[in-house]
Amino acid sequence: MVSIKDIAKSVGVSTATVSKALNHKSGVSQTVRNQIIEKAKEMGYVVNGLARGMKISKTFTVGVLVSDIKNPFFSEVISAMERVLYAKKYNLMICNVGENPQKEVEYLELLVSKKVDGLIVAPAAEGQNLSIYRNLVRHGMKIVLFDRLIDSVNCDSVVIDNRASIYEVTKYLKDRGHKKIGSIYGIEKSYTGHERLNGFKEAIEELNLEYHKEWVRSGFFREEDSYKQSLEILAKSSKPTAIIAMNNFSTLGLMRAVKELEIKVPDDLSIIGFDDAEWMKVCSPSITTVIQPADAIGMTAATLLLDAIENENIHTIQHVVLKAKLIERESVKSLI
Amino acid sequence: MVSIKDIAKSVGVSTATVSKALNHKSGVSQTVRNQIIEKAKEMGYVVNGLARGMKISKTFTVGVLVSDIKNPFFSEVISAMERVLYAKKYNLMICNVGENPQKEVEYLELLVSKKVDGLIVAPAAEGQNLSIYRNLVRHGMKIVLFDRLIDSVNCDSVVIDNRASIYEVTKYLKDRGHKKIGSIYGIEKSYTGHERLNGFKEAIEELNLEYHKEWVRSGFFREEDSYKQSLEILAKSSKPTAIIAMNNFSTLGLMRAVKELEIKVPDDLSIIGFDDAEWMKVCSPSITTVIQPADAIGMTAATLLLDAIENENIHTIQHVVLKAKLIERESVKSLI
DNA sequence: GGAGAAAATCTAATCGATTTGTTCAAGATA
DNA sequence: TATCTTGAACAAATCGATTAGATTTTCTCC
Repeated sequence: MVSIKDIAKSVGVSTATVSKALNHKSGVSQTVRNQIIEKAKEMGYVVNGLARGMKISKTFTVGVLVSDIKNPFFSEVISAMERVLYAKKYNLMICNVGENPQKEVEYLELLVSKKVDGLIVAPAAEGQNLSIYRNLVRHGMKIVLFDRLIDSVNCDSVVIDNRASIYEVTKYLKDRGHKKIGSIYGIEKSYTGHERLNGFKEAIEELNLEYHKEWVRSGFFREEDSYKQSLEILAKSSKPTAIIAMNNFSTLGLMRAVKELEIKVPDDLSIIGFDDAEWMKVCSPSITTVIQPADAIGMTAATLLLDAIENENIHTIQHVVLKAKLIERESVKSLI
Repeated sequence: MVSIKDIAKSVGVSTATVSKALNHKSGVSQTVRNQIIEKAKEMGYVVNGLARGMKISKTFTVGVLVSDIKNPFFSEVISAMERVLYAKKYNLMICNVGENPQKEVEYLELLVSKKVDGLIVAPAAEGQNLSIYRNLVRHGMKIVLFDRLIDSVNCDSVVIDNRASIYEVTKYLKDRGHKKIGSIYGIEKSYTGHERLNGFKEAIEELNLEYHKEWVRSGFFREEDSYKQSLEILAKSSKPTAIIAMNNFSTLGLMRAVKELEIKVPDDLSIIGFDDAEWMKVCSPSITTVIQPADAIGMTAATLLLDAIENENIHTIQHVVLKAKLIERESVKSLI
């Protein structure tokens, strides 16, 4: 590979001059500068990012940790981040940790060793790597948490108002005459799972709705589990009139069960989903759902991180809470 | 950050010894080795990947270029790659190039400067960066192409038999009495778009089916365009009895149009999709579709690349062609 | 023409890990 | 005891770029 040294030799100057010329820094005559740039292009020179990164302690790389790239919510968030970071010439290193804390640790270490300039993380469910995050922050690593929070880590974050939005849709159902409401919730120990479930429970209580343990089941944010739990709920003779599914996979599982049991939606059962997926507006009936502003989440997270990286001294930590939005489609029937 | 030097000083040995000890190389007594490892852990040492990468000319990083992470096909492929690469301690750098050749070039350069050990690429549609790929290969870069081919680049590749599979589904429709078949195809200039469309045309011709220009329209592999073109096709008084959509977004667009026009599937129109998405089996009617083995594609591509990287001398270039599979669901009606 | 300022260029240290070639000491052999 | 072997440990070069500080060249102006 051609290096700065080769160019220097070829043009007849020192490497210092070449470096300055190629980085558009002052202290090089116009003539020499042009010669160098010309030669560099001719020889097909590409800077060695390792050497450069080592010297200037900056890699223009950001690590992203999510639990599942296949989840359309995360792909959309990541896609938005990419847009923002690309504009500033940053690269992202994406790590898929599943819900595996051990893998999370390994990837974190890998990213640290790769000297990423910052991290954007949706921490794994159990939150047991808390001390690692705290340690990273203490050592000056720039971190933005999104989707899931860890209270005790002092860094920027972007989440939605999970609790409020589930509360709201529960009320939405009540307002339409639903009194028997069930739900397929997620991973209770995870931030989102916990918050959403709590929003639901609060609503049930405060709005004086019936609470049936059999109607409120965890699908672990997975399609298969949600499908099975949905079957359980819907097999009973005493069924809810509406079910809230608390993420996209839960919604999918619920839909599968409904289809299999040939239950008519919304006539026999009303459904509210969570997250948006393109199919939700295409299928019949289309799904009324709570949409997370995935794009905004990604952009905000990336922007916060860039700010933290590039304005190290004046950056103040922010906790952004975005609003989720209920989109009314065809899967809810008014009983009034 | 703590470096090898700090450990050396702290233990009272040279950096050479520390390096050997931490890398499990011979030439260090058991006693000293243990001391070093102990101390390293205690001081929270993490190797500096930049320095190491620079010295050993290896970064354990693979660049991945796709046109759209949000496309479930690509997320699934990437997810499979991640699984394979993670097992060997490689990281992936994912780049979203859209169908923008300029962005493709920039990202390629970025990845080169980051000294990735190899590239896995679904090249952008137009194939105009051909010479760049050829150049990279000539300079020893390990590349695996997937999804889309560039003939003249001499490197490993993984694709499916696009042409054959579309031919096959067209025949499938004919066998069920369909004579008027339309299609929402993709980007004609792209490899997949081209191959699939040609498979369709061949089938039409060889199987003596009607060919109506108005029934065969490009949706550019995008939902919105596919939706519009579907409306155009279905608005005519002389409609096809079946439509083949040639990727997941096309299928989605077609479905949207069908829903909007309140056309009954499969009674009034049969549909065959392409790619699989979880919703396709959940919606009503569920979609008969051609499934690409996304997981296998990702695993194969990653495996090929690893082989190319790790067995540089004995690796022989392979062109793998995987089979796509028609999954029969509810969206096709037999007219016989 | 020459002093002094300004601009251009160079030298050399540095980032952190790896590795080659050496030195040194302990144990083996005669 | 003298010599040889072997293993442990070290010094220093290296990867490629950046940059502070030294040096040289060019320019300005009296």
